[in-house]
Parts: sequence; structure tokens; C-alpha cells
Amino acid sequence: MGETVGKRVESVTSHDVAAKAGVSQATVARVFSAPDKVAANTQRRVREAAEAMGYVPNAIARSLKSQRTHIVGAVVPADGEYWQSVLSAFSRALAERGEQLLLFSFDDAEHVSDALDSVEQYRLDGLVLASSTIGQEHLVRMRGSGLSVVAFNQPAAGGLVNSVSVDDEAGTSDLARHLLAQGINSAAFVGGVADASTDRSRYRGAATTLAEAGIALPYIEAGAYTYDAGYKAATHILEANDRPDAVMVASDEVAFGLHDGLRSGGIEAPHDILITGFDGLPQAAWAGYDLTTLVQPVRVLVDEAIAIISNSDTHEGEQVRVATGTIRHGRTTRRGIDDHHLSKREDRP
Amino acid sequence: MGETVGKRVESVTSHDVAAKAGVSQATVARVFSAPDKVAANTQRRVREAAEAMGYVPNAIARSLKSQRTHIVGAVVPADGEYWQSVLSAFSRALAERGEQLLLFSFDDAEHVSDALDSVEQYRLDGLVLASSTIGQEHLVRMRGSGLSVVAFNQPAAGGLVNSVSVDDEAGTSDLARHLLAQGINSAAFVGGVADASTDRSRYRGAATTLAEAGIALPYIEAGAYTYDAGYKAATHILEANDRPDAVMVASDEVAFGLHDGLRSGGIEAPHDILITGFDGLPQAAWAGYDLTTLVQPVRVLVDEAIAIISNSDTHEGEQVRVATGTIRHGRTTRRGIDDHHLSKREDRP
DNA sequence: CTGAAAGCGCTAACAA
DNA sequence: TTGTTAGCGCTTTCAG
Repeated sequence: MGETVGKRVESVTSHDVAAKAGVSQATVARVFSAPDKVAANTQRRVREAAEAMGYVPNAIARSLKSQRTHIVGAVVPADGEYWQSVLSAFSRALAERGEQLLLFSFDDAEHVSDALDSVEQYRLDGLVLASSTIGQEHLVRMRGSGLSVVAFNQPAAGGLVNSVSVDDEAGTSDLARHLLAQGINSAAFVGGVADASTDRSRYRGAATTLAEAGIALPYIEAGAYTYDAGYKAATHILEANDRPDAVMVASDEVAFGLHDGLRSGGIEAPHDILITGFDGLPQAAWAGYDLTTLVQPVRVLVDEAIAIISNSDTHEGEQVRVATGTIRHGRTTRRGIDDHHLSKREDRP
Repeated sequence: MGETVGKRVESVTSHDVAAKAGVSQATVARVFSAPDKVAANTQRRVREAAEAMGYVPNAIARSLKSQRTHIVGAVVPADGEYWQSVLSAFSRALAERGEQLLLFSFDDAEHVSDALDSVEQYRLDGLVLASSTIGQEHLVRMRGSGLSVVAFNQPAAGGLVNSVSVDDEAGTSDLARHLLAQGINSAAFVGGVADASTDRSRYRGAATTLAEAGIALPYIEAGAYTYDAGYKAATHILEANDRPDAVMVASDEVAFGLHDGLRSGGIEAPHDILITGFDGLPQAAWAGYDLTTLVQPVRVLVDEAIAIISNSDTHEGEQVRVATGTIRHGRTTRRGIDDHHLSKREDRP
């Protein structure tokens, strides 16, 4: 059907520009990578030619030569409010430093392996491994690959690879103290996945602190870090013989579900029960929830992670960074003027 | 401080493997890119050598030669629940096809330009431009760059570049009809940003349909597509002299805020007012909201976008795809047994 | 300050 | 089937 429409834009190279500007290819290259080494005069000629021809330096070729891609990879679970916020923070922080973010998101932990294959091939400048469902074998594998890896919020990874994480234990410990200050006498903990390292740390922090006040902390497993899992977990609380004064939840998203699940069973926070979350998602501040939670210093964690990646040559050994979060005091642990149930405490010596 | 610790892993190349396996470099390359062209025997030897040396083909070099990066870029707003869900869908869909997603997220529309600079340099296989705050000048610029661009949910971009989007007008029209079926006699529309093309289309669909029933649709601008903007916009409804029977909101996130804002003013949906959203976010299904909304067929849109990108060579001209959404019927438009206010309609002839 | 030349690691004719 | 050869577009000595 007629002549081939020359849609394919013949990409202009530094050679083309050099020809037009009457200089060598090397000079054109220098104009775009080390401008101070080219006479102002020549530079102008080259830039004009480049502009006119629509020349744009080829980052692929540059990377091949320089062995630096200026791309950082991130292996992150596809779902979950929390990860999305982390991702967004990473992307912005990297952009500020002229780095790009190559995203590998996965649903099943199965696919992590595929993602890592790609990672290796692309010779990235660094790699962020998020999610506690990434097996140790993957960490080990990546460590040997020569690129600088940092595990994000995977406390268990410390020692194997660089890692940054929020202080889970201190976080839930703080929350527990806050609850004690509200006068609770009993509590329960709703975790996401029992064998996730973050889950364990968070439980430990809460349990230890409550134990000091003589309060036991039964563990309930929601089964996933999702709203639905939290919603369903509410039945465990609703059906319990003696309902706890407070529920500490391992993540905000689960906490939202639990909150709504309890409400559907006629149990309202903070009137009938106190609820705390963990993460500090934007939604925690939504009026519909106004959840007391531990806000992760995401920006700090992200900056630390990036710093580790960019300095990885200058350090031997693994670095471990732990940042502490701050409590967001929300409605769900605020004892209203007419919330007297907590006073109906059974007497203890 | 002692000898340099050889931390830098000398990356093994196909040459190294070739030497060890006693074959030519080309053969090694073939084993990894066109295995069927190598004798099973040789192949085994090569793979063994590669395995032993930890060889991984270099995707950068491959890309330089083949002019295909297998990377698709996405320019997406950094914030917003909706975009995060789109992003996650893209990333998964691409992964299934062995493509990677290079993420460019931006806060201010200002930074879009910087992002596009990077995009050009990386010679991506394709580019997804999301967000209606991306100016036309950028679209034009990218169109000339030779890579296949597709605008995502930017109806206004149709004709300039390829585009896929949900049928905004049909969507709000459907929602409006649903509201009419509930017997409303008045309504208001809360938009995000008045001059966004999606905002206009969504308003138009709603207004046109309601007009046919003789109902006017005043437009209220929230100012942003955020929860907070929606929360604040609620005051316009609360302070109005005659409160509308229903509020149609341009996005779910804004609708959540509006919902909570109204509640804080003592107005509950669906008892006192009906609310509809748009997008079909996961949170719309959360029991705390259970919002009636138009669910975007995100997966379909994403697949269409990817299809356009991968077939871009075979098509001349711009393609425009429009997919229709489906209504999610939630609590916020469900007239309960004791919700009689809608019956108290003032008589109309 | 500028040019010539040698690759970075791989793919793809073309020969053998 | 396998090897040889010539680049992909750029950076970077090394001369001039």
C-alpha cells in the first residue's frame, strides 16, 4: 500500500552530529559528558548541530562503557498499601539524585526468582529487596552478584546483606506503653503472617512490655497483611469469652480490616476496645479510621538505603541501619469522656 | 591498610566462558540467545562452564546491539491511590511478557520534563504517560522521539498520541441513571481539578443524563484528587441551603474524604444523602465505605496499552482505545428500609 | 583543546 | 554446527 512511511526515526548518533558540526565524534561526546574540557566556541557549534538534528545521547551505550547504569532496582510485592508508599518514596528520592528506578513487582514469592534473573542481567547500580517473603537463598545469591543489595524492612536479613529497617520491637513496645497509660488490663495481638520476621519482632516488643505490667498477649494470626484478613480476624475477638481491652495489630492495613470487622459485630473503638496499627499509612489519618499507629520514618529509611547503595564501594562488610518510628495518636486509643468500660476493671491486688 | 580486598567481582563475559569451554565467544552467545542453533553437546559444555564461573549475559550490551531494551517507561504521579493501583497492574502485566518497568514518578508537573529527558536517553521500548497534568507539549515532544507512546486515561491526548482510557462519560452517565432509579430529585458534582480533561468528561456524562430528567448538576471543585480535598469540599454541601439528594464525585479518593467530611457534619450516606465515586479502588470495597463507584477495567486498559506499545511498528497513525467500566453497587446509594427522606420529595407536576 | 583509536559485551551476517 | 568478523554508540587514554 504505497511507499513505506519512514516512521522509524533513524536515531542520530554523536557521529552524525560531529559531521554536521565539523568536529570529531569524541568532541561531541565530551560536550555531553565533560563540557568543561571543550572550548566554549566548539561547544556552541556542537550544541547547535545536536539541537538541530534532535540528538540525544544514548544511555545504553554510555552504560556499557562506564559500567554504571544509574538505575536502581527494587523488588517489591505487587500489592499492599504500605509497599506502594515505600515505592513512591524511593522513586522520588532516586529521581532527585538522577537515578532511575527499575521496578520488579511480584505476586507470588515464586516469581521473585525470575525477577532476580533480570536484575542480574541489567547490571544495576543497586538493588532494594523489600518484603519479608524473600527467602534467604535469594539474599545469598544476590550478595555474590557484585551489586550492592540492601534489604528493606527485613530485619532477619541483617548480617547477610546490608539492611535498613524500622525498629519493630521498640515501636510496638512504645505502643504498648501508650496502651498501658490508657489503663488497659488485657490485650491481644493480631499478626499478619506468623513466621515473617517483622511479625515476630513486633509481637515481641509488645508482649515484652505488656508482660512487665503483668498482662499476657495472646497471638492471633490473620493470615495475610490485608484488609480482608483483618476483617475476618475480627471474629476471633468477637467470639472470645472475655474481650480484651485492646488489640495491637501488626500492620495498618490489617488494622483497618479489623476495625471494620469489629464494628460490624457491634464493637466500636475506642468505646469498646482500643486498637493500634503499625506503619503509619496515609489512610490512618483518614477521619473514618483515625488510627493510633506507629509511623515509620519512610523517608529516612529510604535515604539510608540509597546512601548505602551509593557508598557500597567504600565499605567492607554489611551495614545495618535501624530507624525508630513515632507514635501517631489517633482516635482508636483515645478514651472518650463516656468511655468508662476500662474503669470497670476487675480488681487486681 | 593491607592489600585491596578484591571486592569488585570481575564480571565474567562470554569470552571468559568461551575460553573455559573451549569454544568461540559467538557460540557462548548463541547458547543464551538461540539455543536451538547449538549442538546439545556443546551446549552442555558451555552451560557448565557458565554455571561454574557465574556467568550472566549482559542485558546492556544486548540492548545496545539489538536496539531493544525490553524496558517500558511509565511516567506517573507520585501520589494517589489510583495511580498506585495502575502502576502495580502495569508492572505485573509487563513482567509476564518479560519486560521491565522503569518508573518515573513526579510530584510537581514541573518535573515531568526532567523525567522525559531521561526517558529519551534510555531508548525504552515504549512509554506510558499517565496523569492528565502532563501538558500537550510533552506529548508532542515524545511523539517525535521515535518511541511508542501511549497516554493512559488522558482522553484529551487522543489524536496526538496513542491513547487508552476508560469511558468517563458513559461511566458517570451510568452512575447518574442508577441514582435516578433511586428516586433522587437533586444532585451535586464534586470534581477534583476543574480543567482536567477527565474531570470535564465525567461531569459531562453525569450532567447530561441528569438533565434529561430535569435535574441540574451544580459543580463543586475540590481542588485536588485527594482525600483531604474531598473532606474539605464537604463543607460546601453542609452549608448549602437545600442539600442535594446525591453527590457524584469525580474520584474514589475524593469521595472517601467527602464521605467522612459529611459524616463529621452529621450527614450520613445513604440515609441523608447518596454518594458515588469513580475508579473502583480496593478501598471502595472496605466495609467502612462500601462505596458505589464506577470500577475501571484497569487490567483491560493496561493490556491494551501494552499491546499498542508492542505492535507500534505495524500500525501507522494513532490508536485510540476506550474501555467501559462497570458499576459497583455499594451501601452509599442503597436506600435502606428506614431511609425515607427521598420520598419527601417536593411535588413536581 | 581536539582527534585518532581502542574497546565495553553482545548479536548477526557470512564463511568454513 | 561453529568460527570469524564487524559493528551497536559511547567513553577514554594517548598523541598532536
